[in-house]
Amino acid sequence: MTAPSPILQVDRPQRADAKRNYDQLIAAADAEFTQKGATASLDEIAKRAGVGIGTLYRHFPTRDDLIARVLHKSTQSLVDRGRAMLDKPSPADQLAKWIAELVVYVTTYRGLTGALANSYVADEDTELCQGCVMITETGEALLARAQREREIRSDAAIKEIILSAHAAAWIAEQTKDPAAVDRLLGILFDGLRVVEPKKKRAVVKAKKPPRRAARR
Amino acid sequence: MTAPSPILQVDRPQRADAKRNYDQLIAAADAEFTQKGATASLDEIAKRAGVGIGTLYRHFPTRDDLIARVLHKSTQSLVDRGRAMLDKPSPADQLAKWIAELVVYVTTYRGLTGALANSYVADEDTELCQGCVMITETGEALLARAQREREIRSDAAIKEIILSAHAAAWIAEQTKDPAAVDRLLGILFDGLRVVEPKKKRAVVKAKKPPRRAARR
DNA sequence: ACCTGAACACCGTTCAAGT
DNA sequence: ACCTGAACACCGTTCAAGT
Repeated sequence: MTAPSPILQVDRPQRADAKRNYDQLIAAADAEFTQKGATASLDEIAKRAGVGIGTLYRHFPTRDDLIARVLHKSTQSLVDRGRAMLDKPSPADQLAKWIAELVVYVTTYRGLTGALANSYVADEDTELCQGCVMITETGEALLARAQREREIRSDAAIKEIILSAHAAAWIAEQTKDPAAVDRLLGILFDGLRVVEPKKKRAVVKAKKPPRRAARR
Repeated sequence: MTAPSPILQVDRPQRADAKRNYDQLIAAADAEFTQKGATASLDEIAKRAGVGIGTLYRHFPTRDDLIARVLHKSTQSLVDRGRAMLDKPSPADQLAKWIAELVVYVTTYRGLTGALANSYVADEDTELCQGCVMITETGEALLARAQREREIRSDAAIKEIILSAHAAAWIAEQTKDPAAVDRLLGILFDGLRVVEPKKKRAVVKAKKPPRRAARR
């Protein structure tokens, strides 16, 4: 399942001046997003890039497109690191660690969580969605392994976990309290981990015995 | 701790026409928020109320003020119901039930979670903050009781729990999936409940007898 | 006291005109 | 092919002028 890495296709413009504008727009957007957050003025971005506003719209029809391209490398990196974790021991810890990295990712710019969570569910054919799909698949692989090893509750779904991470990041943003993320993720994973190898929290008849249970 | 009920003071205008405008603005805002969400155009609200935009600003200097007044009854009701729950059995269940009602409250209008979570942390002297403080105190009382009865982890903080509820509501909004709230709150409370009365989940050398729980 | 709405500043988006 | 920026539509906020 560990496919070759660069999957996100980016079709760049051909003409030299167009390509230059394109690159400058991305650089300007990155700077502007960093300063003003993900809702920074597009006009300002165009100005900073030394380009007409129409050119911005030509290259990036929607704000999400621009965000997606600016995040492109980070997205790829996050996915790659997640895949690498599939080979490391302690599946549940790896998942938790990757989720923590996901939180850093969605916190790159202020207000980014909103844009990402929106596109996460939009299911349209946007650039941003493409990234979300890859991230979801990576998380799914990590989760499935942790569930196979009986470390994470079998009824947990990757979508919920990822959205919870978004939520934790969103809260940290709103409250300006960076430590909130850790506390919230801590609670989340306390809820997700399998506590007892045999007994479940509710009355559940024991089916197959777990093959290699971490004896507390 | 169960204080007499109406605490939120609302100073209404005196003159007859002013009072009429005030009431019409609230009614218009309620309608408009319901239709367009909490970021509805203030201009539109003034128009619907048959009032100049300046009048709206006179009565409600900020959008949050308007929101607070529109929510006023619901806020009071939520607080009252929470206080009533203090006398009912099963503290943890009562807390969970109240949190579920909190989620309904913060979902009254689309986009409301953002406004509320912001003011939740703003700590300014706005109307909206006043409501948040009351809600926080109510939740605190419910949580303290559940902790006293050893039903909820002693290291849980009301702020995190309430913000998690906000987050769950926010996610349900973003994903347009109402069922997400229940699943997320389910995970949250699984993480919050005390699993074992004596033994804790992690390996912790018993220094003092376990009055306070260790994290992780 | 209170209301009105024109005026200002800002933003997103489109599109005719240019090279 | 691609770029430009004026033009349009919209929104929030203020304030001089009115009653």
